[in-house]
Amino acid sequence: MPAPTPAPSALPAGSVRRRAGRPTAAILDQDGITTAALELISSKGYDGLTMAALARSLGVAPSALYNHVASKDDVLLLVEDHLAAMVDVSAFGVEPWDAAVRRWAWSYRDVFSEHTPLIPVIAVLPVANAPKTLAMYEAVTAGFRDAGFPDEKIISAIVALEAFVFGAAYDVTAPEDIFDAGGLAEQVPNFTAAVDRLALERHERPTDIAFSLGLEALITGFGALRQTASD
Amino acid sequence: MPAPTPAPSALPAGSVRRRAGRPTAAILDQDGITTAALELISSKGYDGLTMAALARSLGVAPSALYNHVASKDDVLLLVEDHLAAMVDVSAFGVEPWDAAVRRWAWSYRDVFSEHTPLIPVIAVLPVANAPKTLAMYEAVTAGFRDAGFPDEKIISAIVALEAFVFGAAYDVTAPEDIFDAGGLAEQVPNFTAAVDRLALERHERPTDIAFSLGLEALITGFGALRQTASD
DNA sequence: GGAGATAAATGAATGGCATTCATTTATTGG
DNA sequence: CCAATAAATGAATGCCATTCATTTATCTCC
Repeated sequence: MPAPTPAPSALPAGSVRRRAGRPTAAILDQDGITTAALELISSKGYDGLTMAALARSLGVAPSALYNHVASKDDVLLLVEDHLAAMVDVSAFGVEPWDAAVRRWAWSYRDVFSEHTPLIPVIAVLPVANAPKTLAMYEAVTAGFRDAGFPDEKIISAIVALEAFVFGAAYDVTAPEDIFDAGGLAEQVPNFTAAVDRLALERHERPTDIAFSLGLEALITGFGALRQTASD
Repeated sequence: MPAPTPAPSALPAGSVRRRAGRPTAAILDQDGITTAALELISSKGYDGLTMAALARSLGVAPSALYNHVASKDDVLLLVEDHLAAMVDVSAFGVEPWDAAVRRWAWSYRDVFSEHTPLIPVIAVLPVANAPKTLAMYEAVTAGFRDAGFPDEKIISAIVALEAFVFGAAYDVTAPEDIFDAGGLAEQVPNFTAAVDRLALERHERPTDIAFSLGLEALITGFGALRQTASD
């Protein structure tokens, strides 16, 4: 299956409708579908990502998509894997372990905070179906090994960090006043006091403060698992 | 609006169809909707929770639901708030802070690992609309205060813990072989080695090991924020 | 006690959704 | 060269949340 050359007319402004039957040059492939999906998401959000809209943006009938993906979830998987490649793992093997984890985790959170609807998909996704995601895990695992972590603890540590990252990605999208108790404030005095105190100190976004707090605790805690101090 | 007395016949096996118009005794209320939703979820899962199925199980037309909830998301919110009341906060103020956090976090994760489709709803949900959720926060906040945490750090610490809990709840639902790299194993040797080593030691579920690892790191790290050592 | 407002139900309708299938046409492999 | 396969169309399916007009009962206020 040769990469389809960008057909001269997949969706020309005033196009004649394509007649039924296999076209001379293939119009669709997984890369094109992924790109179109990402554009659609960024312009219309995940609500706007429908198979019909996707087909429309590719100049194709909806049913044509099913020659290249098995389902809409399959499209989400393609998008997820594309995003995994954007997560910054470049510090592993270059910077000290703690700095590398810090870079990775912040970048991971930032990438997926714009794509939280993918999280239920990723969290349960067998890595065998997502090569770029797998490559990310490989880089992180290698970084942990080089830093002296015993093999049997590495996956657990990564899973824990990832859990924190996914949860934090949701937090980024939460409305600012999520903790406003409204009329019930008097019934929850301790909570209200704490929320009020948080609201005072505001050079950083609260979501970033919480993320930093948790991440540093995890890095410190996990750092103690190393067998050598070699960086 | 008086609590509707359990009508003698909301859904009698061989019932005559109710005629249009307001019935003498109200059939629906939010509590009943919540209970029916929970039953439906536990029997058919979240895919089976549709407004039509919910109405059916309540012996009512789908449109009747909309006299009591604004939308399906509103139903999810009711379910979420019900579950929040099942999270164990009883150790706060009784046991030492670290033990209380441990109990709370494990219980929180266990409750929501069976209800991950709610996580996107909770994570972004203004607490003002969820009184039982708010009560949970109040108990946790009070526990942190009593343990000597400065007010301005409490919310951040709770948010971080919660992020970890939500992410970990997803992890519980992941398939066992999620990390099987399949045919790509040779391309990711470090990752494969670490996964293989993890697979060896198996008295506990891997998801529990990871959760414990992360939670203990967070507890230790956050414990250092306290201003006094009083428990 | 009566009237008007409000509450709670039905039933029909809407528009959108993912997905499937029969069909058509082109390419590929033996 | 022919059979199998791949890639498109277009029609159809069944489900979904939600809305609306309508009906009937209850509640509130004068």
